[in-house]
Amino acid sequence: MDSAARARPTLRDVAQLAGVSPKTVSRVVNGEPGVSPSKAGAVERAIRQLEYRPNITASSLRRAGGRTAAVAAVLEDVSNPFSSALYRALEDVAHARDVMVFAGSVEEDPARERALVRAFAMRQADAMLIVPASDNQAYLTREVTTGTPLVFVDRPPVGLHTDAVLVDNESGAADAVRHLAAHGHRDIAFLGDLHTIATARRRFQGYKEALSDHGIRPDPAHIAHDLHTTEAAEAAFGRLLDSATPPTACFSAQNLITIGAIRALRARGLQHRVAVVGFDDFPLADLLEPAVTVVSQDPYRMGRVAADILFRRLDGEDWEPTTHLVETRLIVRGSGELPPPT
Amino acid sequence: MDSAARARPTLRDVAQLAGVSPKTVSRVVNGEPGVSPSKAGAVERAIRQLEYRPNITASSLRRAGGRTAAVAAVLEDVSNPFSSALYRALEDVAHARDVMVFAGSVEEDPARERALVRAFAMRQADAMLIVPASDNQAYLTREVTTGTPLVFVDRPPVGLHTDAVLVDNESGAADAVRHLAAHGHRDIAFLGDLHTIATARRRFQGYKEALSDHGIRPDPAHIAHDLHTTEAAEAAFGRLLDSATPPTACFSAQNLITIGAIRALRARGLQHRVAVVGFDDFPLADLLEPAVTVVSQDPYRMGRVAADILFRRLDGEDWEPTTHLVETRLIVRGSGELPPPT
DNA sequence: GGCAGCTTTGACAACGATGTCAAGGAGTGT
DNA sequence: ACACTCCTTGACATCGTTGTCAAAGCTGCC
Repeated sequence: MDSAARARPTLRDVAQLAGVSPKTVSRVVNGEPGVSPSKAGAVERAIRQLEYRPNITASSLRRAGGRTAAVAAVLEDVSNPFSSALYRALEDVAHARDVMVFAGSVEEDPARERALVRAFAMRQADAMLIVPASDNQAYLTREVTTGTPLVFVDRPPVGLHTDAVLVDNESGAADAVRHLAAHGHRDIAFLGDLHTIATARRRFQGYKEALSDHGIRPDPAHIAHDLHTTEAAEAAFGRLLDSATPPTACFSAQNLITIGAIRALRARGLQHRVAVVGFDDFPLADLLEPAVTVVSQDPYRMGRVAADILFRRLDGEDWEPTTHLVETRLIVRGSGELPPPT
Repeated sequence: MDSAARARPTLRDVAQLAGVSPKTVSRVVNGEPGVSPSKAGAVERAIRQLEYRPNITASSLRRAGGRTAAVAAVLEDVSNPFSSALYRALEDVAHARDVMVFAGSVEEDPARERALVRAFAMRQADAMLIVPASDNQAYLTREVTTGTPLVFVDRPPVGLHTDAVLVDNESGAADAVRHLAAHGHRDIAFLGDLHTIATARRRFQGYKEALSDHGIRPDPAHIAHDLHTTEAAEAAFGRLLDSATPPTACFSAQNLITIGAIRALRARGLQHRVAVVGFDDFPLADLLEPAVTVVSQDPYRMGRVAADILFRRLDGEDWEPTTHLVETRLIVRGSGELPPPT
């Protein structure tokens, strides 16, 4: 074991080597004025010689406000494209200000949401971007009153008054379903995510609304909720397709679900017969055959908007917490325009 | 402005409310023995009442070794599937130990690699997982000597002796190209990533090696390097396809490049005529038509292996730094088995 | 009652850095 | 030579927490 390694040099070590006081080193490191060129030079040499790196966690302890120059992202699953686009957007904005980003995956587990938030708070994250999974965020009241900026993304906070960046799920879903209806479909299946997720419920609302606009009564046999993985969606939609009265079209309310639906169609050779519109775009949707028509929500843009809010709050701007809606957009590619069988 | 908010409660506040000394609170918080039940009860009540959360950065300052219970990931691009699978694997292992993860995207920029490493070091990350972009990591010598575990993933460190988790790029690439040759192709194009990337060079080596095994001389006109985006790959492969003597097959050495190649084929209606094998799997590769044959590298597994190494080192285990090779696997799906035109 | 031996408790310094403030020196104007 | 300013510089306390150590309190036993 040579892990009895020598310790990282501290500001004191630099001071000693340069023959000045610690405070003078601090001044040089932080670019404060009022250090003679000769001492500044000596300090800089010592810093280079020792490869000194300031300890930010220590300095943030003392600094006003205790800023740590790190923000946190509480995401659904770092490895899914929606979350990672959010992350990337936050990182891009943070990077421009030399701020680091912590992240963690919640996976629809309310307990994990709280654990992550707690862990980030204990690490003095300056701000948090949160995609919540629990049904109540009142436990974050303390963060709000201590002035830690919070921005909720994709799903609104409950029991808390903060900024949020959302998508109009209801109208986006309704657009999708109206599009199918406009192409002559009346038997439109609904494949939805966990009903514990607020956005999933809103999308279902939009679905019902659009059907009712077209005077269609939803068929309970063609509605499947609580699909949270591609596999679950594939199995569920497969059952609908194999039933005596299969739907002629399908609105799938989330991208993994859409992929599951497409797999079910492929497995039956029905991909050119049954129309599909998905909520949420996904990579390569345009390369499938037929290419997949989707309602897109641009997670990168949502992340940018959220990150901007976050940093404006960190800069001290203040305003009444607001909900920002990011537009959805129907992207017509083929799968949503297949006509019903005559 | 109500951001003159009251400050987060500290251990002192808890002590005062509970009528004990700070040290006693510290003992309760850390589950140290030797606190009378009555005082412990009072402290716990005070903690709940104030919603006290310990400040980890402060405690790690004092604690032996200065562990911060946070590790860092220096990735290529958080939002690409390869990186985010690595991230997710690290997060899964870290989560089990209540360790948080910082991450940042390097984007093949050596300066950014150094900036990120520096930033993470300044934040006292306990360990780092690194996908390097620069051609020399000697600047990390200090971290190694101070005992910060480092694990390199996907690309080996240069100028540094540390653990690494790599893929046998050369043999993986050779497998891909041999597969094409075995299906009768002799005109096999190579589409490669930035030649500054070590893995890209190795894959090119594998390509040449496999060709020479089959007695084929590489045709310089059918080799394109330095493609780093889907768009660049699409344009470059398009030019090859439009030339007087187009290749009959293509080995694309990275997943974004593969997608670019497929787009180029699609745009020309050649996707069922020209064979493609890609390095690195990607989501939906099996749903395209033809489905895409790839050499897969399982980034999640690589991340797991790297994370295990990282935490075993953090636990104090010691061994001579080792390079772990994770197997590649040829996944036959269709695009790689198209025969050359007769 | 007195003393050893245990447990419980808190005073104090320290981690690495910075805010505050006053001391010391150089320069200016009279 | 003096009073005054301005610029450098470092001593010291402090951020929130924990390691060290000794004091205080209790028990049991002679």
